[in-house]
Amino acid sequence: MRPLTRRQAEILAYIRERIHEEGVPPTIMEIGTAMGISSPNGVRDHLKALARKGAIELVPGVARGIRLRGEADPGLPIVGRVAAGSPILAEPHIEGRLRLGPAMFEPRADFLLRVQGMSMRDAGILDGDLLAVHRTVEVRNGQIVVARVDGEVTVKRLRMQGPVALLVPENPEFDTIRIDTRETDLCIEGVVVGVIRREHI
Amino acid sequence: MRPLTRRQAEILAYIRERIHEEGVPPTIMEIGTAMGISSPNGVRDHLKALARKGAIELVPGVARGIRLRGEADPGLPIVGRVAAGSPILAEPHIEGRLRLGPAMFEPRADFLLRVQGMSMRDAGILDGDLLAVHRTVEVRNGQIVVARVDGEVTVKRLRMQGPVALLVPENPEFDTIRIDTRETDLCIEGVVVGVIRREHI
DNA sequence: CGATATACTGTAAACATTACCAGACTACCT
DNA sequence: AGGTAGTCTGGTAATGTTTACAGTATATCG
Repeated sequence: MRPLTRRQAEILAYIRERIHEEGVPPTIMEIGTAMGISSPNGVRDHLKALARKGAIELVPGVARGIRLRGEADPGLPIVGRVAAGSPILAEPHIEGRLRLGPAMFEPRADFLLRVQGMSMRDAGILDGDLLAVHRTVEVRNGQIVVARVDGEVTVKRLRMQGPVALLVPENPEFDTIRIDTRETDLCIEGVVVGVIRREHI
Repeated sequence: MRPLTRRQAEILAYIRERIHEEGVPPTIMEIGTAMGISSPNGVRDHLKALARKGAIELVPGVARGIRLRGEADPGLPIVGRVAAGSPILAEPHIEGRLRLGPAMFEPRADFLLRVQGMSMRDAGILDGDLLAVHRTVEVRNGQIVVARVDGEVTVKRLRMQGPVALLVPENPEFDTIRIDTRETDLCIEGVVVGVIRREHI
C-alpha cells in the first residue's frame, strides 16, 4: 500500500471517526463540508485515491458505500527466545501475535513473552507460559520483572537492597542473581502484569 | 427493552449481518428484498418497532441511517465460589465479566472459574487464578477438568481406570478423589483450556 | 367488544447521494 | 519541458432511498 498524503490521511481519519461515532459512513458531501471542500468531485478524487491505495473500498452506486480496509488489530506480539544483546521487540524474535481483551490486565500489557525454563515455577510461571509485560522502568520491590543481564533476557522477582539489585528466582533449584548497579548495568524491560497459559488439550 | 417478536429479531439479525459483512447498513428496500417484504412501508414498520424498543436508532432523512444499539459484548462470566448443588453459571456466583481476545484459547472458553485453593499448585494453577473453561462432557484421560462431586465444584486432573474415575490433584499435600461411576455420579462441567493470572502490581 | 400492536401490499413524491463532465493550479520526477 | 499525481471549483444528470398516504388482515388484551 503506497503511503497516504497528509490530506488523504486527514480524510481517512474523518471517515473512521464518523463510522465509529455514527455507525454509518459519511456521504461525499458530508466529507466535503467537514474538510472544507465545496465540490463533491474534490472529495471523490480523494476517495478514489484512498481506494487505489487500498485504505478503503468503494461500493459503486451505493449511498455511503465506503468500507474501511486493513483495519484488523493484529494483537500483541509474542516474543520468543531473544538473542543476547538485540532489542526485545526486534522482528526475528516475534513468533506470533495474540489479541487480548481490552481490560484484561492493569496496567495494560505491551507485549507477551514466552517463558523459557522453570526458574519461576513456584510463582506459577511454567516453561512455555505467556507473560503479559507492561513496558516501564518504574518498578517496585517485590515485583516480577523482565530484566536484561549481560544482554540476556530473564524473568525474576526484584529485590532492591540499596545499590544492590537481587533477581530472585521462585524455585530453590536456581540461584539468585546479584547485581551491583554501581558496577553493572541492570536494564528493566518491563513488569509482569499477568500470565496466560494455553492448555493444549 | 421490550422483547422483540420473532420477525423483528430476524430483521435485526439481518441488519447486524449486513453491517458486519458490508460495513454499511442496508436500505429499506434491501431489507425488504432479503426478508420477502415487497413494500418499503412494511419494512419501515419493523424498523420503527425496533427503534421504539431500543434495538436500533433511526437517523431521519439519512440514507441507510440505521444504528445498532446496546451492542457491547459483556465478555465471559467470572464464576466465583459455587454453592453446593446449584448450577455453576447461576447469577449469584458471577463476580464479574472479562472480555478475552477472540482466539485466545482453543477450543473456545465458555466461562472463567476463579480458583479456590492450592490443590493444583504444581500444574501452575494457584489460588485466585482464572481458569478458562470449555463446557463439554467429552473429556479425555489426563485433561484438567472442572467436575462436580457431591454438588461441590472441583478442579483436578482426570484419570479413567475402567469404570473408576480418579480426580488427581497436582500437589502432594492433597488426596486423590476416587469415584466409582457405577455408584456415584461424576458430573463434568468442562475442560480447562487455559489459565489467566492478573498480577496485582 | 373495541383498542392496540403486528405484519404486511402498493404507489408516488420528495429528497439524498453518487457519477460524470470540463477545467485549473501545484508539486515533483525525469 | 512534459508527464503524472494531488487537490481543488462548479455544475448537472441519473440514481438511490426515505417518507407519506391509503389500505388489509390477524392476533392479543382488558
